[in-house]
Amino acid sequence: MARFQAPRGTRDLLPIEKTAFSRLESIAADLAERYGYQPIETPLFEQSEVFERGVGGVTDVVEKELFRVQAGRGDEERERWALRPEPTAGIVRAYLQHGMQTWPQPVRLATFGPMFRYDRPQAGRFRQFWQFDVEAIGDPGPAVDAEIIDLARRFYLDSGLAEPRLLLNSIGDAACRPAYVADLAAYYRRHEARLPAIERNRLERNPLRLLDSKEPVMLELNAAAPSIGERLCGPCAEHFAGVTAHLDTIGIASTIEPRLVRGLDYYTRTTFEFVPQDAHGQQSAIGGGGRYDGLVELLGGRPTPGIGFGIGIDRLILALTEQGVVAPSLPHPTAVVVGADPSDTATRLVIATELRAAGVSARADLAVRKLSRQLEGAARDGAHFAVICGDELDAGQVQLRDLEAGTQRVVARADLGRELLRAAKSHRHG
RNA sequence: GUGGCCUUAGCUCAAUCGGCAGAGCAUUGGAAUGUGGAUCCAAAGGUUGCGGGUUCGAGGCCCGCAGGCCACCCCA
Repeated sequence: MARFQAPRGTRDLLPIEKTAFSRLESIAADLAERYGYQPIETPLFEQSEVFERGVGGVTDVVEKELFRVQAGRGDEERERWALRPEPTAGIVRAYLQHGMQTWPQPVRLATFGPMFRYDRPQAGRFRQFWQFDVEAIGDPGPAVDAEIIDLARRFYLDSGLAEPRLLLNSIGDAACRPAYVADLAAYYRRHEARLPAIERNRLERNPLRLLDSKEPVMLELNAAAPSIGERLCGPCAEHFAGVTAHLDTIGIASTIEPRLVRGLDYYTRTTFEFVPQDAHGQQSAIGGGGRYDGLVELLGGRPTPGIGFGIGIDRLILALTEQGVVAPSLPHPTAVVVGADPSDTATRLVIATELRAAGVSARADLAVRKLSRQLEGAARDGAHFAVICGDELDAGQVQLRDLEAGTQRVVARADLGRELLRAAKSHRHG
């Protein structure tokens, strides 16, 4: 056992895993650009208040899971910082700080990076996890909700995932949700004697969460509980109808899930979540989001609507693995430069440098070991070619060996770069 | 934060009732001094997660801690 280990809930992305991550990051960047979402990157930490106000002070994410940062000597810093548990609050902070209200609305932004929550780790749940995140700030209409959902779905499909299930709900707004929550709480209080202890606690903190309970007694109670769908105010109901209509128009199927309650305070109206078709286990949500029409105001701006989603990259990779989507292979050099004289590492280095200058992906075998070992290393590295340096170099030539075909020929050192570029190109196309 | 199961070499796992810590794969070297993923031989690799206890003797039993997994909680 190594003396030092990655902190609990974090992990090292080894080359094969980092390659899979990079592939998804690249797909995300392409997709954002194709949809007209501009890249942005905000700090990994913010003043704690950004999250306390934005995400909500009584949420678990802020109350229990915030990674608070201790910096400097403590006494000289009046500000308190925290690692970001989610990307939206920081992006909205940037929106206000840089006056994006004066940009054409909505402002469409996309980012990709790590988030931090001090949670108890589990499969699919980490203290540092990655999200691909997209936000559209400044458009109140239901069409942009559909656009965002379409973008999210497209990302899953482009990554190779089978069509995921879309769970959709509306949780109302400041006009209708408080009354609904009060009715809901009153309903449960009438049955308080039957509530398990944990549910009584939830009743005080967040009555909406009772709808999502896994307690057997609750299934019966929930069936008779008032439903948000029939309590939406006129504008919210109209908005939700607009979202489903737009989704229908662009051919995206969804499941209305009245119990879909999200854990961050800033959500209003539309909330949604994606789950893999073959989902099992509790950490099954591979992404979710919703509308946050009150968030900009919470952070000190004029009332401004917004909507966004975050996709959990770690969980998406788990889902892809379960579905048998092949992981991308490690990158490998086109050529490895080996030599007949084990100790002559300098010649190998020079030839490899020439090849790189010519644009060829090449590495030299720099170990002092005999030729057969060098060739073995080249083959195991997945290189297509080995460049063998020997006595032929006196005549300005090397052996160019095709490791896949098992053939080789003599090539002039001066032509080597061109030859390899041409061969690598035809190999890719063939 | 709560409960359950687990932790032996880089990886996957053995080790009878408490009695000399092992194998396969991977790594390195040799067989083979200028020709590769095969084969054979060998080497190297360990505070058995950490700390304490019981015992003549602990990888195996007891206690604590850490980490992983599972469920809860929460969420991506």
